[in-house]
Amino acid sequence: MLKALADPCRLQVLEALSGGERCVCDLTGELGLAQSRLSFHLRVLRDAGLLSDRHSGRWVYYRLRPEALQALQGWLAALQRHCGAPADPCCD
Amino acid sequence: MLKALADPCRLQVLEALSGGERCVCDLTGELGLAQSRLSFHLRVLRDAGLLSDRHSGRWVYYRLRPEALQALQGWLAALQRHCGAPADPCCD
DNA sequence: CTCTCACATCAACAGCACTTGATGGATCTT
DNA sequence: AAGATCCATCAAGTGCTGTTGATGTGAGAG
Repeated sequence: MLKALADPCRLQVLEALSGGERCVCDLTGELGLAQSRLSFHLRVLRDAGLLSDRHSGRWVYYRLRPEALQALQGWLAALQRHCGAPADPCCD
Repeated sequence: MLKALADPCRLQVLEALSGGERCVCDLTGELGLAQSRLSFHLRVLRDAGLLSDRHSGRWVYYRLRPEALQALQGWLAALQRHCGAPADPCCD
């Protein structure tokens, strides 16, 4: 999932979807990406659980999955919880 | 910064540091990584702003930077804020 | 049925990130 | 001063990831 986030192209997609659900042809136009390329990145994001898709006729709509984002937030919060503890003096 | 997070080896380092500050030789032992390899990943994490270091004698101590983690949390929260909006019907 | 459009997938190529082993710099010990 | 330890950096090799252009699939229009 973090690997899926680690790409500027995919970040653009997430930002675009942060405003709500969008169809692929819409994203293609807005982001100026080749169709094949966008499709590849959408798949990576979906496989990572960050996006869900909905088929309607011959169009496909994608949207963010808040559960995934919340899971990440929870993980980040846990990391911070005790990170201020001092180091045990090592190697003595 | 997200690129820095997208590596299993570096995640191990973050988890290890989530309990508090640690010195490099300590981490080397705990994670079972080659010294060169660990040093490389620590540098990536530090350059990304996720870690800060402190030199003491010939030892170096690393710790998490909560500001960086909080910034990420804020970004995730912003993404979720309006992501439930319905799609404009496109292409008609 | 046939054609077109929206999207997914494939194969080949290119580039970058990671690993490894060796070397360098700094500090401490004796 | 010499040796040892801790850590950073370098150069070379390797594998994974993203890009591109072509092809496949499924739905709608005529």
